[in-house]
Amino acid sequence: MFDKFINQAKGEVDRVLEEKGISKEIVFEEPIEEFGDLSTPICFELAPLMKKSPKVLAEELAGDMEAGGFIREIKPVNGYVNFYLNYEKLTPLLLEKIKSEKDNYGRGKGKEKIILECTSANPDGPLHIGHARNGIIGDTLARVMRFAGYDVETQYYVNDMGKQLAVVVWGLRRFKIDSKKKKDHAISEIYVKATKVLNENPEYESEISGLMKDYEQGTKEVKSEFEYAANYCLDGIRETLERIKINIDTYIWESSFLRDSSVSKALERLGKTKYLKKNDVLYLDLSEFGVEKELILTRKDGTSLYVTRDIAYHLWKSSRGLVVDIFGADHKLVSTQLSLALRILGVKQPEFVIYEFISLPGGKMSTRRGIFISLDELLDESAERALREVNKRRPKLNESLKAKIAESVGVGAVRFNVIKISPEKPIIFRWEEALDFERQGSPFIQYAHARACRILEKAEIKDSYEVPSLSSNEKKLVKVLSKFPVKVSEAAESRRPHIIANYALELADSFHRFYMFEPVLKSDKKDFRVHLVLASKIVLANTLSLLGIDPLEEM
RNA sequence: GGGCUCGUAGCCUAGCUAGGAUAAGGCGGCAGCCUUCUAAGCUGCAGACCGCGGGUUCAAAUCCCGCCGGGCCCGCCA
Repeated sequence: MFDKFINQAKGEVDRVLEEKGISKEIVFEEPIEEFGDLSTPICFELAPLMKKSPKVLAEELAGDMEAGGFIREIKPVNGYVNFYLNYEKLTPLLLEKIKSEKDNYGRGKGKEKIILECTSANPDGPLHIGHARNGIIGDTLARVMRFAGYDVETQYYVNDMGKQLAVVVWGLRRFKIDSKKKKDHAISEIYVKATKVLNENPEYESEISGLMKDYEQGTKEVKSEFEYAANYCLDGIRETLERIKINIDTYIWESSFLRDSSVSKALERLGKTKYLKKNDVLYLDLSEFGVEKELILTRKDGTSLYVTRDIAYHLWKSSRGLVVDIFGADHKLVSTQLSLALRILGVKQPEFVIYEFISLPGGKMSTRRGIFISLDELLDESAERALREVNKRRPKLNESLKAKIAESVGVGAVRFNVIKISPEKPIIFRWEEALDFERQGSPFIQYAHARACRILEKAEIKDSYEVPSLSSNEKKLVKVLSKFPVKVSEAAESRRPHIIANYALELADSFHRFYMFEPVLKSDKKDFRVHLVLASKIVLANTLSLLGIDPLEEM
């Protein structure tokens, strides 16, 4: 309902300006508390045009405006026009809306189909914390967009045609796999061992390229070896994804685009444009679009390259919906080239969410050299740490409930610590930070939800209640609750899921403060406050589910 | 060498796309709050010339230019 308040304020400014024959885009901001709930600095911009000081102008404009609807009051202060929310009016409507819509509060509908590619880690080892950033951003965005009304399908692109998998296959022929290990970790072990032998004996390199060629041609035995290796690894990866609640709708194998001849069809289509050129190889000349680096599409022997297959994959995706790709920063150039290739073919271009790398204090991670922190380790450590906290705080709880809480808190903390940081920010991973359940982290939000649940357990929810005049803590909470739908569409439209993480903190913060200062059960405003708690619980749960974090009932 | 990106208190982050009022939080530090709905909570104090220099503007953390520092990309690899 906050959006309605904004629209009413906008309408009022528009109306008054129109009377003066002015039409302008109005920008609002949320000021600090003493200046109301919404504010516009429009008069600073108009002042030179109208030849009046902003202060006088603000007074004039505010004088012509009328409060009403969700606007209680309009006040000019130092050139700003400030709007005050009518809490008496908004509060009961909002609480009823949330109570009746429940987990649909804030939901949008009727938006387009989205094909969202994320995670897509090579099947040569377990997911490490860098892949986790990709998957968590992708999964959270998928949840947010789905809630905002998009029809989202998430896809994991399996790179089965890379050299890495060939090395694994080669390694599997030489070394015995450790069947006691988690499958993706066992594959990683083979990969690291094989890489080492190959580095020491360069003469084996030809065997690798031989394997790759055989797989590309689809030689039966080799094909099943590759598929076995990739699936073996993916089994392990899937287990981890399930644990951290990253949902993949479809797994798409890179080789399938070669086998069904989409790759050659894509090359054919590109051949009909003026951009496809040939010397020893086929390549795209994108200099017209400001990309000087030509994009090479085939080897001298005519076989396709990774990008060629990726173009075919994107053509297929584009035919099914709007494409959104979650890519690491190293893919920036490729993503531009890919996008241009699609543009040349007259296909709707994909959108990219680019995130910076997570590195270790000592430098980059490397699956090949076995230098990485796996997501499994991180989740284990996090859950273990959470269990220690539960034991400390709730020693008498039964063990299975303790374990359940610890797992939810541990997974939630990992997801939250990643998603709360804007994707363009590089991260240096440090154990102390990753495992520190900071005050304003996911336990903080889960705890707010748990607190709300415990109050509701003990309270009777009456059908009717009187809305009293609100304290500032209550107002703040009501306002934050009313902003949830605005934040959802903001996060979905800008494809920036970390907006929801920030909102979650703001909401939990408002709730904890309310909890501290406004007793519910022993208050003469009890009936109202119980409803406020109910609404808070619903919105907290909705927010947590967008973040992929369990809304715990107790902890 | 060319291109992209990040730089906000001792440490970590929000705000930057659409420039506006005292730069908002957390960690760490100091001082407090549990016979009252779970203290994974709350309150107070100290701590920032928003990397540096210029420009545009009535107004710049935010836009533009230059510089410095970190990261990434520029394969007939994936």
